[in-house]
Amino acid sequence: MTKPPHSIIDVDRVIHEPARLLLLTVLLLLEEADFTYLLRETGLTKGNLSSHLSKLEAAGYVEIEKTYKGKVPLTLCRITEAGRTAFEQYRRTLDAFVSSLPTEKTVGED
Amino acid sequence: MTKPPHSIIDVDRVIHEPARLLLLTVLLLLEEADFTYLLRETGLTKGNLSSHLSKLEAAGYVEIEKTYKGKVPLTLCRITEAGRTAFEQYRRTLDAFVSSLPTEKTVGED
DNA sequence: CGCAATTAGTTTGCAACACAAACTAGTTTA
DNA sequence: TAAACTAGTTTGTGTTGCAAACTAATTGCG
Repeated sequence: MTKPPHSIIDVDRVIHEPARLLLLTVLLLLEEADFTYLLRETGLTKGNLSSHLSKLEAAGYVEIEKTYKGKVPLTLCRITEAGRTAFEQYRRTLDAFVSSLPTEKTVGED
Repeated sequence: MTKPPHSIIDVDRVIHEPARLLLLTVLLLLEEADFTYLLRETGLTKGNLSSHLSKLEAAGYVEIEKTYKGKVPLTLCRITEAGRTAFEQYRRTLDAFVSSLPTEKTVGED
């Protein structure tokens, strides 16, 4: 197993992508969210939201349920257990990496 | 300005790439390192190290000096002030993001 | 000497990716 | 019934990250 600074190399790229990182963070807090909500919440375009969700679904990190609200399509998204686990692993890697960094110099004070 | 979870979207992609993140971390600690050292230290292939260094150089985050050690080529790499600044900015964004995450549930305890 | 092997890197080829724009399907409004 | 809106997918394109191939010079070694 690689140690803190180096372990960053093997980080899960599906999660590391900023748009998906944000999506997973939102889903982690909400349990369930629909497409339109995620659209507003993340600021992604519809196209990008769609493809990032597909990617997360393909990885098994979210499940997507297509239903209707009345006559209007409603796409519901939920994080899966695998998604939760992968996210926690990612977070641990990131935490370890950040912790391994030299302490930041205070700006302007010497 | 975007707040913690969302600011991750605008993170500096040059730095966000794991291989470059590791490279910058090494250079931050060492001030100067040669190609062969970075090769061993990061575990990257020569081709990838070369192109990641070029990318960092193009961004103005490292300077690369090609010299000789006796008759053998020696490529020296140093992080620039811009690189240091960009890295600190990146670290702040990452710190804020990590801090904004809900606290991790302890595994196996209910 | 001559030639294989090593060192130090760069270039090339390619599949995957992120993003925006265009498109589709259906619904509501006028 | 046509225009406009909603909800989402597909397509097109430039960029990327990686590995493999290549270059150029130096160093064994018989």
